[in-house]
Amino acid sequence: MRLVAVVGPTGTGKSDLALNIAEAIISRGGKAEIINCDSMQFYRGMDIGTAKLPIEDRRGISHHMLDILDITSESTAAEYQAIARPLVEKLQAQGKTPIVVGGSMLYVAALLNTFEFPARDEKLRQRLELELSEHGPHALHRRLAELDPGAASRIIPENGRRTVRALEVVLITGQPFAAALPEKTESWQPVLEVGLNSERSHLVNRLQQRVQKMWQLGLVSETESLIPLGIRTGKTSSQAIGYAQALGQLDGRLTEAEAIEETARLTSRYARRQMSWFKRDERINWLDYQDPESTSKALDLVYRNLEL
RNA sequence: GGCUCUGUAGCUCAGUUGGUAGAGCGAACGACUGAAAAUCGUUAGGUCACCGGAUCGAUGCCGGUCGGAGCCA
Repeated sequence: MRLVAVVGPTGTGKSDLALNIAEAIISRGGKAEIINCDSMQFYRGMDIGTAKLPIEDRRGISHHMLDILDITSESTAAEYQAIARPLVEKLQAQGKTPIVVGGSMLYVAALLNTFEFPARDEKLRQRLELELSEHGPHALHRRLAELDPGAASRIIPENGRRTVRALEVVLITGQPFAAALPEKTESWQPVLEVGLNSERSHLVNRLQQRVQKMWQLGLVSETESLIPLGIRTGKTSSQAIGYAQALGQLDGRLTEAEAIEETARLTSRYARRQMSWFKRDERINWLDYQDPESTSKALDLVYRNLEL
């Protein structure tokens, strides 16, 4: 096994643990590099709000998949998979251990699991989305039920987004769409997964403080500087938690206190969704970030499982 | 001090011409195959401010108490 992944909800110290793991591997004569798997850290210029590790804090370890997109480009899990997998293989061929770090659930799955994305058709998608906004999700869902009853039964009629994607796939491929996660996750290749988490109430508190700090560090002015670059229109980047609220503050729609409060709220809700996804990945070795032994436990797992 | 309005779920507020209540947000839980920091579902929360009265029956009507807002002096 020559692949490590550090996953879990935001704000649990994944980046730091990944660096510790990398250093531990190096101290044993191995080589290690880090691959980011946080969908918002792809964006150039989005640093404070994504808690991106500044270069001076990277301890000389190479980081990949950071700052690879302009704020106006769309990011997708399928593209990530297409880029990250060859990267993993390349590093491994060089005798390096890639350490994947991030909390973007679908992206982690796309990289680590046997996971094939069915085709996409931008024009068809646009037509379906138009239909969704005109007729609502139920009409589309009825159509899906005719074409692919199996998929329809697994997608709640209210969920327009997923119905659109299922219809898109069925119309392009003529094949039924699974519309459900596999019972058992199949690994793309053997991987040591380490998960970081703690009691929810503690994490919520911690996230609240982290958001506070982002404001102190200047998230609002960072956001302001991204306006001319198009943060308002970026399909993916404009959805980043914190940036949307900072824009609200800049527009006078929110007071600073409201912007901070809303950001903290959305962040902890996001953390919950991350957990509800990661929970089902039985490969994950969960550690409590409050446990002072957590780092040494993680290193222990590394020493026992990896070929160094 | 006088007049008017007001007190319903953690928050913002609907509502019941008298038959013990709802929505949005939040919370807890969950789903998830090319936007996933997305999209969506389920559930739990309420002696309807308090005390008394008339009524078969009050959150709703009457009286009072306490709290909030506004106007007048």
